[in-house]
Amino acid sequence: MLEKDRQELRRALEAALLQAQAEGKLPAFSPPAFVLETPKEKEHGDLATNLALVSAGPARMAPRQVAEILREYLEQQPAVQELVGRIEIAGPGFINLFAREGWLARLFRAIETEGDRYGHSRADKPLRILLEYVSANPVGPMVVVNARAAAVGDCLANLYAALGHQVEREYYVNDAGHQADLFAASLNARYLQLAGRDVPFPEDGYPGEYVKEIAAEFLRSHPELVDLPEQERLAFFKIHGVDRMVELQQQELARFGVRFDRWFRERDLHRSGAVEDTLAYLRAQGALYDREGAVWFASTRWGDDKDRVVVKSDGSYTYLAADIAYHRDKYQRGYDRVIDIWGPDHHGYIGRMRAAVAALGYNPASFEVILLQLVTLLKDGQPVRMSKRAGEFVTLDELLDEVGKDAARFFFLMRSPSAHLDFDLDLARQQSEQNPVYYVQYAHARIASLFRQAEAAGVSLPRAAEVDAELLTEAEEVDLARKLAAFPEEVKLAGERQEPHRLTRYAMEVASLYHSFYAHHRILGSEPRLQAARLYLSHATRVVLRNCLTLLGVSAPEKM
RNA sequence: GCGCCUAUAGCUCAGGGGACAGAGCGCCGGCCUCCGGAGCCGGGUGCGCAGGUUCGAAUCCUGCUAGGCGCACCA
Repeated sequence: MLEKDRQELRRALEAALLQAQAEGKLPAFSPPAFVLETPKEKEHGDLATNLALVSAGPARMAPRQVAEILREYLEQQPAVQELVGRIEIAGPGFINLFAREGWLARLFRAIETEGDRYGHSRADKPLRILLEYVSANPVGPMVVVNARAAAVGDCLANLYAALGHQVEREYYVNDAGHQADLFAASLNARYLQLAGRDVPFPEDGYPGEYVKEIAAEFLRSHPELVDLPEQERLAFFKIHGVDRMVELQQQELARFGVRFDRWFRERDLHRSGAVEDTLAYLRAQGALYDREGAVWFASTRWGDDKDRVVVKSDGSYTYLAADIAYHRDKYQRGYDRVIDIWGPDHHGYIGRMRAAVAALGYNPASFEVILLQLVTLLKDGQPVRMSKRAGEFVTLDELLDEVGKDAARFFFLMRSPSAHLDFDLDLARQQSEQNPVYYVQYAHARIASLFRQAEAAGVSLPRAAEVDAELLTEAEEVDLARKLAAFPEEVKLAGERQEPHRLTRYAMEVASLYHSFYAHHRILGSEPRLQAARLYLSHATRVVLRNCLTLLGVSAPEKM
């Protein structure tokens, strides 16, 4: 059943309930929440609803009796008469709808018309959404958990856009804090050491090899820094060293196919006075107070566990102070929803940030945090220790060298964001030929190959209107077509629930159904009208696979 | 101590209060005159424990057990 049919039938169900109540066949109660979905078993129809089940309680009637009454009124609905061939009541009281003949032809026409937009939809209320993710400190390369955040954030942004929202992708660069100072000091030490000076490496510095490499670059391009006073040289590295690191991070992410609309610099917040302004605003609202030489944000008034320091007793700002200013900046830009993807170690931070949003006068419900669980990387069956401070980690670049962009992205998106992810490097490398991503891509390449064959034989893809879709009656054909019809519903669910892993699973299901169809039925060389119909089914599969993979950020190859 | 997350097949994980609990991997066995065998077909074991709510619970509630994480004038 097509997605727009589902929407219409949903309204028809609501109308049927209201009419039954108006005519006294059902008692008055407010319409309950119900689902109208594509059932798992095709014996349960093309769409199934639990409306009678959930109405039974408030109606104080037996579910099947409610279902019978609803069926009577459903049959009078124009949408039902147009789209539904048969209504069954089954099990405890499900109402199962079977599509009328002709639905598949309409599906083909929809796919032809919508093309690479098939699966997309128009939100009832299009929102301006700001999605911030990755936002790793600019003190080292992208590591695996950043890669997961990049894959998830990118996919979610794609999903929001596909649902008709206006979405912007943003990366917050913490280039003004303590970590940036440490990075500058590390760079400074390496620079001087490379210049032949015997200077100690800072105790808390970043020991990675990449620091030496960047230091070497600066020694070549700016040899004169050796003669600068220490403070000036450190200031130089804090700006230009961090900038260089950001460039390298951008290159790494670009290789991963992830790009941002904006790289927001914390540095700019301080320069523009936004932090002071924000604190002044909060002060004017009575949200700040002084205690023991520090300035506190009374976040408990907005539900936080305890009040938080924003200006330390030494006069410097806490990280939170800048972050509040940052989020104020976001809201001033006019977004309807502000969504951050954070690591699980930041969950204690949500309360204070939401309190800040509220204290700033914005609706705290519009601020949303997706907590992305960590990745455990396994190598030789052992967890790989990943610590920037110890200088041991697996970078995004290394991961891409090992498993490639498509496999990495697909793997990161196979799990729910809230689920911990085990990523066995050896397994991913050794079993790459049996990776789900290859299985899906293979289905796409296979269809592309099919059409190359067809082309060579002088057979071209027919217009959807010329296809006799009713010829597709084999189980494998019908199962595949039903799955293709469910794509827009899947996209909607994945986006609304912020669960990109639904798409990877869906892609695997489509690929599996296509492979099965392909193995059981001859396409080229069958009776011409059947051949045309099967070619169109193949084409439709190709469109859905491509659109799905595009949302995931995975390529859909013509050949492998 | 307080709070959050998790517990489903040998392993890694899906499961929107519903109709017989699924997938991938691994394991075993079949299938290549023929559109790509990176494929197809078949094979089996499971909801941590105990209560409760409900017509109906893997799903919601309570308690317990076992893991993980967080509770900074760090970022």
